[in-house]
Amino acid sequence: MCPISEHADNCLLCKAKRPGWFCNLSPQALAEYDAMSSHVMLPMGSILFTEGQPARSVSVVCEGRVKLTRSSRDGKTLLVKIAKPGDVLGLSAALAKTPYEVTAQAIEHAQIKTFQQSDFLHFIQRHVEGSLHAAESISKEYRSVLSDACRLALSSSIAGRVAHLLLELAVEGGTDMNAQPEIHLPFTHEDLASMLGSSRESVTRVLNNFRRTGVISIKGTRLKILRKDALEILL
Amino acid sequence: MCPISEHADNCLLCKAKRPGWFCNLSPQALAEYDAMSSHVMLPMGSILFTEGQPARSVSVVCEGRVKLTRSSRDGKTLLVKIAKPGDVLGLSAALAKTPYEVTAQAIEHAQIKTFQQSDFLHFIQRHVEGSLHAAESISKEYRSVLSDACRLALSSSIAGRVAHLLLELAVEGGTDMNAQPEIHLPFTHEDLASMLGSSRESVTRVLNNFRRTGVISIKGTRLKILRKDALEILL
DNA sequence: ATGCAATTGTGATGTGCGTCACAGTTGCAT
DNA sequence: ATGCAACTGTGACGCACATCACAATTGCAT
Repeated sequence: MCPISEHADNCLLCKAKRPGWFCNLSPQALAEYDAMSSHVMLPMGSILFTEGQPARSVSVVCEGRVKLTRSSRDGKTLLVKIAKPGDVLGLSAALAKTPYEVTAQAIEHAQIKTFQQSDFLHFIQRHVEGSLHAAESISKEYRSVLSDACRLALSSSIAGRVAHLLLELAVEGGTDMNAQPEIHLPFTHEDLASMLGSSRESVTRVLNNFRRTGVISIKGTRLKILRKDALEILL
Repeated sequence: MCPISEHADNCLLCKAKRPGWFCNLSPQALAEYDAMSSHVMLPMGSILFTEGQPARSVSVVCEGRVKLTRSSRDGKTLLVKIAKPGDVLGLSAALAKTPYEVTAQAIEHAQIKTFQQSDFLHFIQRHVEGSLHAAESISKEYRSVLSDACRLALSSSIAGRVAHLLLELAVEGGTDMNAQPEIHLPFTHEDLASMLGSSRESVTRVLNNFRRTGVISIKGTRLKILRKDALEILL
């Protein structure tokens, strides 16, 4: 049973540990919501949608991670976000009634719950709670992308951008920022470079520099920030 | 009289030529909306709010332009957007219930319509049309900032970024893209540099280069794109 | 006109980092 | 074990651009 409202325990949103998304609806709205959704499996590597495509669906990630990217003509790619369970895909396209603005690719075996865009829009037109959730969601996306833009524009040095990103990931990760936060970094240097608008080699060098100077430590996919202050002065 | 719904002609939103924002509401909702708003004059240069401040209001620009910026510790500034009549300020802060994420400063004598944040939130909780409008608005902001981020991350050369920005401004300006679009450019090179994460001198050089090679022409604040193709290959 | 501030133009200089090239490493599949 | 692919590490090199310094132009106030 979902801890928030009283619907059955087959709600993948609740299993997804981020029940905020349309789970605390009135039972009646919830029933409607469940009825119009369909459940889709995405094998690893499969592409859910591509930037520029007309948007026809809205989806919620239930399991696995989905990479959102945007590419330029000459093959460079910006990694916009790694969507995790509870994140919504295709929302801004639906609300602004425009084509998808990013490409979504499952980087793990993933499960999603999807809605026909028209059904979704119709739903939020009839349930304020729904449209408020939607508005709140993209607000957060907006802020996150704005931070990205600032990182790209304002930290001139690559070291600064890496520092900024690490601190942001640490806050987001929710570990205690006053101690030495530990981050789960499921990214290759290539990925990081793609988030930072930089090159793989530069990221490698900066990270090693940080490690050698005792600012961070890395064990496999766990990264620990040893000297937060050192990162902060680089911003 | 507002051409869209039947409220009195003192609606500054309608005068603001962007009546989409909460003007096509039911007459009853509209009355409520008008009642809770207050009208504020902003002298040129005055600051409406500052990044990091707790957000207490939502405003709609009626006249004049408002500069939205975000700064880094060392004094660099990213120009996020120039808000024009019809644009909304403080919306994402209200919806995400977070502090203001940018600083808003009137760069001309401006008039705005403002709401207490709590009033505004209460209003959209009771009127779906309102929350849908809100959702649509930040969706557009989101897409715009995403484009900015891409420009910053993907176009390695400054020339590429300038080209990208000019084309974007041209599309936004709504002139015929098949001919030679003319853009109103009310920005100093300093402003442009601040949007592009670059330096004033570089912008000057690129712009002059474009001019000398017959790609653009500039007369005062009007810029005409003579060879769109030349700009496009720089992306 | 005349002065002053803001904006724009342009050279010279140094450097950060993108790019290329290749060498280690890791980890997964069989 | 063994091979292969993906990832990481590191040197060398060159150039685009930030920075500095100052000159020229514009525009606005009086």
